[in-house]
Amino acid sequence: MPKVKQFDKEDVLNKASSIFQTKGYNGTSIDDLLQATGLSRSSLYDTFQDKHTLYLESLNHYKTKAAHPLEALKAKNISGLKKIELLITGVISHITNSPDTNGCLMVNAAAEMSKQCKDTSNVICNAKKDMEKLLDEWIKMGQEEGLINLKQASKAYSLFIYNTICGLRVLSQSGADKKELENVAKIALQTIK
Amino acid sequence: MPKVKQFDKEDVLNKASSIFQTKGYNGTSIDDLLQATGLSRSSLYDTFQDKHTLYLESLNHYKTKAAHPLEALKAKNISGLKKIELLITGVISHITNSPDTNGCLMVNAAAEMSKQCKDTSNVICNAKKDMEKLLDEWIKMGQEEGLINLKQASKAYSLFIYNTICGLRVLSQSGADKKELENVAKIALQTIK
DNA sequence: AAATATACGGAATGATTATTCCGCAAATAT
DNA sequence: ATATTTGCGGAATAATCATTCCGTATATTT
Repeated sequence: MPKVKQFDKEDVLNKASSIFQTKGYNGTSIDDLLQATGLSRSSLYDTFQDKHTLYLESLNHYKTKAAHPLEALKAKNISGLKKIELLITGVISHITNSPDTNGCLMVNAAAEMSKQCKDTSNVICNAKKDMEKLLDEWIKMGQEEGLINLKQASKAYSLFIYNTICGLRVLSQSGADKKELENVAKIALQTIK
Repeated sequence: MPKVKQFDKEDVLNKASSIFQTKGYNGTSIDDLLQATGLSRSSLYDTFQDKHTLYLESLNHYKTKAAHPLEALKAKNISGLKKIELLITGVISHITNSPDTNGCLMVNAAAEMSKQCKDTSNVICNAKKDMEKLLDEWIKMGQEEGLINLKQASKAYSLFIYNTICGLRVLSQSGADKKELENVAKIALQTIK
């Protein structure tokens, strides 16, 4: 009976994530969101409740979307070390290929909102946990294959790699160029080899 | 002839930096600033022009203030490696000793404003350059002393350490506890030894 | 002590904010 | 074809925003 929605929710969330990433939560107005998504004011409120809810949905969507290439990496029949190398080079090329993009929504959300919004900090904490778990798998794999050293426990290395990636995001927002990012990545990888 | 200002500008900038750090630029209102600094509206505008100018002054003040312990470290008669170790443990204890504080103003500004405000990104870039320069000195020193390895050029290591520190800031905002931060720091330091 | 330059309290302004609501358009089900 | 359920354009609302301005209080200089 009803008229069907004339927009694709996933597409809207992609676009919403994108402005939130560029302008932050408090820097993004409803009008910004309407313009970027093409939605009408009514549709936005009917579909997403309010700005805060849309923000949380955007964060979760971003997290899910970011997980896709990780799933692809997971499925690939390569060493644990290679998976990590590809992950990091992927991060760097993502940063440098889209220079107008503003870092990583998750990192930006952590910086802007983690102490102000419990819901946001929960999403961020979960993203950290999930990523660490995945990295831990790959590092264990790499250690069993003899490609990653055993000087540190896999858990410690996974946190170290996660820290390096978070750093790369901030570093690029602080004016670092591709070569600099690659240098950092190289050293971090040398550390675990 | 004039009535003298009834507030200490440095004290005001300390308090302003603190709210900007907690709530971000766009999340901080003039009323927030008035309440936190105790200034009157007129005094704030007379002294600091407008919110944007006050923000930039707060960033610069924060940078200067953060430089003080670095100067102290610089003056200490200890190895380059030890200086770096103390710097990092200082960062970690600063993070964990003030749990209600929101990371680092410079990192937060990079995440929130770097792509939106040229003035802000300049301050951030300069902070990065200054820090790298200092780290480079200490690493060179450590390499000459034989306490830091020569596998990488000092410039590469200084960027790596800077990246690690930026990461620690984000990591703490993502829910990492002290032990986790210390683990990351330990691995980063192992890397350069 | 008087003159004056400045600090500052508080009201006023106008833009922008998020959100609600109304009414019409449109698509499906009978 | 008609009824009905929903989408959505746009006006309206009320709160909050940054900023300006005026008048009074006050401290210093002569």
